[in-house]
Amino acid sequence: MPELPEVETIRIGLSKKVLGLKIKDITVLSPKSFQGEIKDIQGKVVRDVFRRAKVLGVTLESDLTVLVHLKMTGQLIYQGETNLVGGHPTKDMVGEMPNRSTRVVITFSDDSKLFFNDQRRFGWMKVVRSNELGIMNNGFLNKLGPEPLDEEFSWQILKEKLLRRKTMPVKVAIMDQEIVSGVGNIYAAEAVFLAKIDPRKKVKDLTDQEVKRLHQGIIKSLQDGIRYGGSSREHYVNAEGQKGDFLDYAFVYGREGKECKLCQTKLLKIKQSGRGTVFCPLCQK
DNA sequence: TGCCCCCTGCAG
DNA sequence: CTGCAGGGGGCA
Repeated sequence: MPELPEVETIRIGLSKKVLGLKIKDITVLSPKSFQGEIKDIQGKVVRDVFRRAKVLGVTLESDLTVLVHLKMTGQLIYQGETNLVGGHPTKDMVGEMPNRSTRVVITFSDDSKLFFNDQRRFGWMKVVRSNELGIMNNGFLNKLGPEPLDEEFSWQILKEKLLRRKTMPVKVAIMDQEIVSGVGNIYAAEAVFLAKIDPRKKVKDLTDQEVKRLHQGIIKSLQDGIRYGGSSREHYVNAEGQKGDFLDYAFVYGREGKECKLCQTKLLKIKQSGRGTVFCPLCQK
């Protein structure tokens, strides 16, 4: 899925489009992808769009929130008059929608639409009461680790969280949403590269200096991800259907077999917890 | 803490 | 055909 930078980019884009719009109707094309009562949110006005970790929340009036998790292949694409040039989609937009991956369509009272596409159907939308957010999903939302781009996220907090995962390889550990939230496979690989740490190194073997570098690496990689509009390996597009450019600037992700941008050594790819990890055997110790 | 699984489609 | 893909829940 989209990781923190992609979800944040969607949040920013959606905020500019849907605040104040009233939901007219909802079409659920894949029951698995939508949990909740459609009629509960019909006629409700959108008040806010927020993000926690990789979860997006659309706050409606009357104490209702629509939570969205895009998992691996989810897309949230808004189409209204402002997205069209001369009545035709701009060149960056995905094709006609709904398409074969469209799972839910929300139509607003001005007839603009929000499409939830998700090829693999891992993602979901669910309607919850806003005042129950903290206790949803067995406490999923409040079990999440700190937001890495918040002021309060310090290297000491990262160290404290990491200590609970003694033998876990560092790159796997920072993808654990209870340690730090929002980091996924792309930015985890980039963060350990920036920190010059071998992704296989066990958490308990990290020095304070390494934790400090890791802390900075996480923040830097996520900020760059947002700056370049996210990573579009395959599916990710922003709320207007446009791809992100971060992978053009990535040091390691997707670059196995190519030269390290810093030392020209050939980058290696290994598997950790079932996920691919690319790293530089010379820069990362 | 590690493995299997959810599901779909693409590249090799 | 096999393996792989921005995630993470459930289970031993």
